[in-house]
Amino acid sequence: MSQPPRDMETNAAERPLIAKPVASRPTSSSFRPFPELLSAIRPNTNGFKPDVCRPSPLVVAPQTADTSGAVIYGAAKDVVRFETKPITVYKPVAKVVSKSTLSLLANMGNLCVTHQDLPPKPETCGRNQTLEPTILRPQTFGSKFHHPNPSLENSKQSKAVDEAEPKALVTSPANIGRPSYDGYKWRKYGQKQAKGSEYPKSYYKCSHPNCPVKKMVERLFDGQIAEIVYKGEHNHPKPQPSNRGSSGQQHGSGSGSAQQEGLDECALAEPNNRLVISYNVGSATPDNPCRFSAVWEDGSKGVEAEDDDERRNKRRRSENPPAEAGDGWPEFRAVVQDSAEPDIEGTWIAVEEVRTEGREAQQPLAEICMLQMQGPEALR
DNA sequence: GACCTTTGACCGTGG
DNA sequence: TCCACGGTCAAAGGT
Ligand SMILES: [Zn+2]
Repeated sequence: MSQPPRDMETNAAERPLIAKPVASRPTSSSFRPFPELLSAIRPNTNGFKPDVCRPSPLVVAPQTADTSGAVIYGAAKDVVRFETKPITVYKPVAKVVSKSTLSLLANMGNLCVTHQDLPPKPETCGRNQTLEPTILRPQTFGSKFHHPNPSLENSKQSKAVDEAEPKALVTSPANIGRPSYDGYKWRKYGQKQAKGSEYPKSYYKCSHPNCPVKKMVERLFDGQIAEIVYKGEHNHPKPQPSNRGSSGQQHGSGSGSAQQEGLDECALAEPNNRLVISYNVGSATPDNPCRFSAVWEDGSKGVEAEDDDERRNKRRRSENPPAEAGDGWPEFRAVVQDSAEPDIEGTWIAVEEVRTEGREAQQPLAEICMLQMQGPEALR
């Protein structure tokens, strides 16, 4: 039989997207304030991985949101007229906790955690430190893992990132061994060990007949999803989960209302509780303002942020007052910040743990960062 | 039997 | 042209 064209890149529907539908805990060493994330990518947009950032103009536009937590580029039809290939960068940071958070978590129960001693906290990540695409890369875990191949250990990629190694890794058991919970059915069609990376990369196709959507999933050794790249748009509605809890549909089970409202949702698993984070950063429109909320699944605390002017284009920082204390779960607050770069539009939301006992400045408990930027050509 | 994952081989692309 | 690499195919086996 004649095979379909192997290269589906010509499919106009395919638009690369990096997304990560799980909440994350940035480390002190890996955490980079939003302006630094911007500055890191700003001078070298060509430095992105070629498979996710082609040298084509990107669009700064609202996007549709898969209600699962993976932001799907799709119906920016109102705005997308001047571009060829829109790319959305949704930057994850791996699931890592600071040492202080680690001890906190350790006190809470049987969290699956490994850790090493923390290095002195870097002052900041200098903008000329490295132009490695930290925006796109998952973090590596340095000497925690022994590279079977010494040459791999010396590879540029690992060396560049090992310097700022996180030291603790939190496993989210709900994510292990699953492609991700985005509501669609996927069939795995390949796996590769990416050169210079410890992470295996898995390739999935949407199982729906004639649906061209693919996704590439990079995992960490412990099975956590480090990065997801979606290609294409589904030409069918999301299949209804047959029954609850059976096969990967437990994502976002904390609140069905968020998905009904068209919010993306992800959760940060803790022992005996989950921090459910809902947001529509990537899909906000003037009619649907940027919203964000994070609540513990047991309802103990919550924090919300809403931006009623999606067209804001200059730096804005807003902090919500910390949630009430008293039930043993960390208090947190939301910090929202926008890009001030003219050709990079982005929103960064961090959930910061509120420390009250004079501890050092906390790192975000979780962060969500969406960057949309003009492509290299547009920058000239 | 349907559908999935695994895995080695194959192919296209780019340096 | 050669080679490394990423992405895909497809057979085999598992659930
Ligand atoms: Zn599909």
